[in-house]
Amino acid sequence: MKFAKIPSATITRLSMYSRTLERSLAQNEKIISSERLAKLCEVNPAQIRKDLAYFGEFGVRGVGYHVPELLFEIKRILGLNRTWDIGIVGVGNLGLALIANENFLKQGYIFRAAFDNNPQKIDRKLPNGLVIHHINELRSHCKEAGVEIGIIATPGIWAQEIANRFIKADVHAILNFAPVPIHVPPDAPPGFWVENVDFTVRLDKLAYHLTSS
Amino acid sequence: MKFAKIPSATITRLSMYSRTLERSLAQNEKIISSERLAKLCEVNPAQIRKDLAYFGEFGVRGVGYHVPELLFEIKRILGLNRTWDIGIVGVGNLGLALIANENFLKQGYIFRAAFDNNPQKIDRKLPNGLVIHHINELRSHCKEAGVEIGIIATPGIWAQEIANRFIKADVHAILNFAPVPIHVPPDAPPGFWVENVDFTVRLDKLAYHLTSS
DNA sequence: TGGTGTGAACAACTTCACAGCG
DNA sequence: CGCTGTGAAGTTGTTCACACCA
Repeated sequence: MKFAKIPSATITRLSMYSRTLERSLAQNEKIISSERLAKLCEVNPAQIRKDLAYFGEFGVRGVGYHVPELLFEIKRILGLNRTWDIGIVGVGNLGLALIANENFLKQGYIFRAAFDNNPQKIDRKLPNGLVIHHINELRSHCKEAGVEIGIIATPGIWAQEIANRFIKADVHAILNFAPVPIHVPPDAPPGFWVENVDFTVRLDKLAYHLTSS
Repeated sequence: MKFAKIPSATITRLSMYSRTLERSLAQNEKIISSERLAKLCEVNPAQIRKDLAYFGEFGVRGVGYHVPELLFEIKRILGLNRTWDIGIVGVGNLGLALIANENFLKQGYIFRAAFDNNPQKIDRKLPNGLVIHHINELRSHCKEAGVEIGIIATPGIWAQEIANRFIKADVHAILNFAPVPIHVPPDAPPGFWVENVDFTVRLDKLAYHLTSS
């Protein structure tokens, strides 16, 4: 396929395909059709073929897709054929849960630095061996640890300030769990990216559907 | 405005507007224009006006929107002018973090029941006073506590089974944090709704953008 | 034969531009 | 006058339908 702008939703789906293919692989499925994968992911089969077509031709006509090969290609497309170094700010309940989340590690996301502003927590050692540092030392420790993706798990008030500090520390991507959207400052480097994860939005959607049906 | 199908994205944004308006209110802003609210939420002003137009006319031409009034209306639309009773399965790191999350409580989401399958955890009391029950007792305790929304914070393997049990317990909405999408079974009641929250997808998006830029 | 790859039709959502009104 | 409310235009994303090929 020719060059085209890739829909953001396509990337989201590729990530889902990858997770689903890992399960298929674990069950020793060798070949999968777009129809079967579509059913597992609850999307339209044509959608899957189109999503993949943005990046190449990975299937065999009349047969389907070779599972290990397709998984490999999708992970390569997403940049998951390597590990990623993560730094996190806010070692409260949520922060601890994220650090302990083994799915992240399985996908190659490795926590390399943790920060908080609570003096009681500074210098404490986490189960994974990481030592909590004060946010004032974010820049130096992030640079030293080669942090590439920053996670914000602080109260909303701090989120933007932490984001600015991550930017100064050469961190080019942020996953924000605070319930306040991060604004990308004008001086952010090109290619800087933020994903805002707001649980409350999802609960609100459920409340809406329960209310209006 | 006439009857029209309301985009799912509109509901997502209404939830964001609500959060933003709460902050404006806390800062004693009385009036807000679609332009200003748009800037705070990083959306197009016309988008805001259109989103609101699905539900009525809440502004004053030449002036803007009265903040407390608009907030009230949006919360009413979303069904947040009341409290919602929540049940959660999986009291691990993530589950505990969700239960302790004060944003939920602030929005009117109240945890009424907690379940796990780890015998060590059964009958233990949580900081908020809730006692952890075995998932075999999900149905009776959910009914007794009037649980309306179920949260799944278990490993992926259990997610679908738990969802099925929630359905049997008359729970009509599920927020699923397991990295496996919940399939809505054919025998689910009409109006049943699922939201799948998958952190890994969001990290994968960041990895993709860092890789291809 | 059967499932992929893809142009074309379709559907959904967003933005524009301006009428309408306080 | 200024900002909302909204039809129309524009843009983006999804699904169809079938050519193509192992």
